[in-house]
Amino acid sequence: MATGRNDPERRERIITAALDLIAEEGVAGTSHRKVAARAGVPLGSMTYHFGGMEELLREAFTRFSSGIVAVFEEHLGAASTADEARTAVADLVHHLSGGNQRELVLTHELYTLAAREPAYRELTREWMRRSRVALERHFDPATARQLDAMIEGLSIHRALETEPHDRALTVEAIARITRRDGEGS
Amino acid sequence: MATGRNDPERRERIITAALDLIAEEGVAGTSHRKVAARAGVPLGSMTYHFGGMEELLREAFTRFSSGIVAVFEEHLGAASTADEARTAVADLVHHLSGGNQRELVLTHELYTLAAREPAYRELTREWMRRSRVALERHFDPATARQLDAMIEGLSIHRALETEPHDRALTVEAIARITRRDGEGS
DNA sequence: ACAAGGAGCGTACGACCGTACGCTCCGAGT
DNA sequence: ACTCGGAGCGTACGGTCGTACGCTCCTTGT
Repeated sequence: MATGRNDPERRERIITAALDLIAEEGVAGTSHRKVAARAGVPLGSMTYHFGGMEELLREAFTRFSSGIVAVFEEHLGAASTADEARTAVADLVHHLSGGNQRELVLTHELYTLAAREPAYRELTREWMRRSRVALERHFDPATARQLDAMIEGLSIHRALETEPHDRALTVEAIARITRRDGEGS
Repeated sequence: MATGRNDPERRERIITAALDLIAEEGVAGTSHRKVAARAGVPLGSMTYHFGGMEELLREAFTRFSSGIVAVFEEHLGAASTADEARTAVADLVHHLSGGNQRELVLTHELYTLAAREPAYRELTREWMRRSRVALERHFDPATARQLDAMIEGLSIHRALETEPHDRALTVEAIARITRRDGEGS
């Protein structure tokens, strides 16, 4: 009944290394060996700590999506009025679509997996669910849903554009989605 | 100077097979051998017709994105008023996020590649550019840009949701983005 | 002090990969 | 009729992959 010595640290390091590698080379280019090398652990550790490649990927993306959602909730949680929430949303869009290659790439990798495999779709659903809950603190459910989609679309398009649209356009789109009928600009 | 006998057919079949395979198993699970088997061509054909895996992928996604944009332009081209355009956009969103697993998966695979490699980003940029041009026949540039992003977000979220939102929500989001200040519902 | 058992790893195996390369054989030029 | 060049393919090579499995050595209980 020996208890493992440095279990948690090892596992965490492996997951971090996996995410870094996926961000750089994609799920397609990720292998046990490369992850092990990057994490500085022996190859044997891979199959010891994780049931297989799939389990490693699932854990890695679980941690990734949790982290993203946490940032989202944190930003939105700090807002106490609808207007502050709108500003927070704009910040989020520009944060996600900024120079930050890593998060962008990982998000797409996750969506790609989710599009094909139900196990990963569960992750994205939880992500969306929590985003919407956070938005519903400031907006009605239908608006929250539309705004969540708008955030997604703006982030993706902005990240892929040659010359990213400026903040004014983001702010205007958010305003249009969230303003009530009859409110002028 | 023998002229090739059945060149074009072969190449096309290979590209089609590659797209089908990518849709099913992902770029990660795609190999020359599997594509060849599915296309019913010998393995040697792969390196003969294409300079390598990368060239095959690039051609496959070029054809895919062209096809998607064509559908987009066609739907929108048929609209002659802004209201018809709004309806066409709603149709598009529900078409893209419908049961159609194939297009959804391929789109995400392409975005994933685009997020990492400039060569593929060129494809998505051209896609976005043409979409916006099509939208600008009915809306001003800023609105077109926002609407394009909205379409993206709505399609993605709708496809990933457990119970996809109904058409009313899509229509409302489109209305909010495209209505002018002061227009009530 | 000693036994023992499990945490953790080194290594080897079989499968699959991309690609290079030499052969075949058909069509055209004479 | 005969040559010949290139389109097109079969095959084999070197490399990488995931994973199973047996060994080591530390920790704990006595």
